[in-house]
Amino acid sequence: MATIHQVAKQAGVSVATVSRVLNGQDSVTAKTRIKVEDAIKKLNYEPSLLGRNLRNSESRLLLVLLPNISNPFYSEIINGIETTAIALNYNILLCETDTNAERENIYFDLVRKKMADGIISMDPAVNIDTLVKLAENHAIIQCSEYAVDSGIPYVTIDNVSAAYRAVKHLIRIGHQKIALINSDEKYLYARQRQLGYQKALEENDMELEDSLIIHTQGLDFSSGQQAMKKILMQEERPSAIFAVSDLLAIGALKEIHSQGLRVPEDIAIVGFDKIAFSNMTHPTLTTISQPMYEMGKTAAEMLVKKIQGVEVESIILDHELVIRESTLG
Amino acid sequence: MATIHQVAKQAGVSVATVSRVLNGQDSVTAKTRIKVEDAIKKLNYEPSLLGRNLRNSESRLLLVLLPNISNPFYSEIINGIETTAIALNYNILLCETDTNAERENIYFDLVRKKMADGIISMDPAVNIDTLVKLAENHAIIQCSEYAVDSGIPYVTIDNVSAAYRAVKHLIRIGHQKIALINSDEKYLYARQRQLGYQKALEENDMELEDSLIIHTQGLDFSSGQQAMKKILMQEERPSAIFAVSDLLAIGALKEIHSQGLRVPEDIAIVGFDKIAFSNMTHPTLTTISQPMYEMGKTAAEMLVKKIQGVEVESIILDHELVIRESTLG
DNA sequence: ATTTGTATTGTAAACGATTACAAAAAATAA
DNA sequence: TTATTTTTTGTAATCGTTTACAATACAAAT
Repeated sequence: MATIHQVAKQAGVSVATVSRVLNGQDSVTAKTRIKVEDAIKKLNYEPSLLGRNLRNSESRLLLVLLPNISNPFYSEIINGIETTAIALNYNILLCETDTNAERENIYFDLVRKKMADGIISMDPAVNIDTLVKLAENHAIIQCSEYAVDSGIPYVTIDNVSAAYRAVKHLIRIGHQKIALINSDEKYLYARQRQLGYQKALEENDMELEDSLIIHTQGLDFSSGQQAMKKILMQEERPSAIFAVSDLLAIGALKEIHSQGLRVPEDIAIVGFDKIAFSNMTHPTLTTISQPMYEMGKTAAEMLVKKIQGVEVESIILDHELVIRESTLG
Repeated sequence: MATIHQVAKQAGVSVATVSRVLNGQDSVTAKTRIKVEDAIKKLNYEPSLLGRNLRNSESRLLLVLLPNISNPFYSEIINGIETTAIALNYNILLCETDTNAERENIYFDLVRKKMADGIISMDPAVNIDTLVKLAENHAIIQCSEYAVDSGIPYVTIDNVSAAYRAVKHLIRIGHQKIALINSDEKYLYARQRQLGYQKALEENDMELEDSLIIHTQGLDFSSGQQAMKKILMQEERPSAIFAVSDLLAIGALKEIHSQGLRVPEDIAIVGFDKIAFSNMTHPTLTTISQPMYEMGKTAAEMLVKKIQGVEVESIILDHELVIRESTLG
């Protein structure tokens, strides 16, 4: 492995000149540039990022914090982050916390120890106090899930109005008894989406029944399935379900089918996120579409700006209601 | 941000001593150790990995190459890799190539430029020549998909016998006309699984019909859906489908339902991979289970060994046939 | 030919850690 | 006490870059 010194020697110039060629500075004569380039080729030289990064005091790595990589909701966001990062000459360090504080701390340490230049946090279960403290000295952006008063910029959608629209849609097509499958209320998005649900009901003079609101532990299929089981054990079953994530909705769908009921004839369902699967279920799932790629892209752009010392403002992106088979007729 | 020099000054010792404390060397007196630890605390010092990594000529980052993060098949493998990596004090750089050579090269550059200490390649579409050349100077392990004669160690399952078992199962429950939804034959696993399919048919004196073998472009739902559409357009339809991935199988399932047919009564289906979603379809999917977590774990362990200069042998792990509703009765 | 100004190149000091080796301090032996 | 050994600490080089500043080369002007 050649170093810049060997290249300099080979080319008969100084290391400074080699560095200049490497960084495309224009103060180098064509003749010397060629000498250097020849030497580089001859020695098969690759500049070490370890040396460069130390000198520049940067890692050009962005840390992306998320609870779980297997939740497809994040896939497209990550795609947006990664594509944008690469375009800006950064790379991303994808970090699954698994809602595990110890793991989270290992990743935070990477930032404290300069191995990452900033953080995009998408983990609803993140330790917000630690995050805020970290934000004093490091660039941080919240994506999708956020803490309002943390002072840390975020990019997200309006969860209240998104949920409102979803439930409104169910009401419009005639449903009078609508259940909510929500996740844990300790998460902001859960509270916000429940607010939207309540708002829609109240606006239409429908009664808010506690028994129609189920809170799940996790965000996976089986949580949705269990929630639906609980709902179906009640004497008078609802005619529609609003689940705060597609994964939960698909689990619910599974349980409905298992009990021999039909969707949407017996029970209609609306999900949230528009993950790829939601179009592969039978019936296909009505859902709220978040601009995931754009969220990722925006978050990455904001973070890089922040790293460069530019102040950034939080951004709220648009969402969309996608009507499909699970709420037909 | 304090440096090791400031800590040394604050503690009234030399940087060497601070470094010794940092690295837990035992040649430091309790008294000085405490002085140093106090200084560290007082200055809120965090050692810079940029400095350390340059000095140690390592990044302690493992590059994980995969075609697409949204394919859930990889989720559990990644989990295995990451958990193992962290235990060994490494972190992972998750890199989606999107089957894009340019992207791939950006990631390879990270290794060439010392920003990653090794590669776990899971990308079937990887440029194998480049990979082999890179393997001359860098630690590389292939996971799941591999090139036999590349000389690069791999960890995988026996795809031929796995496919054989899947098809054998269909034959045993009485199917005489079994279609294969395969991906592109340029991939080794595709050829291997097709081999297993053929072996099972031949062993049971069943005719190999070209029209029953469909090759798809991609590995997503819609590829499976389109493949199934082609199959159902034929005059005499098969009574069972073997798809080389659950995603394809689920797409096929979707199309079968769309045409008003039932699974498994009209057509039975077997998938491959046992992704989480395969248990959420209606009916649930019979599939081949790969030991994904263990594959990831093994690959990470092999890679770290390789980085440390230890020679490693390729490993073939066990698979399992998981019989569920889609091949019942 | 000399001066002046500009364009190009080189020297050497960073960046922040680790570590071989030397030096000092402490412990043991004589 | 002094000599010897062992333990603890310090000095300074090193990892591989970038870049301020100094030095040189070259061109234009006198």
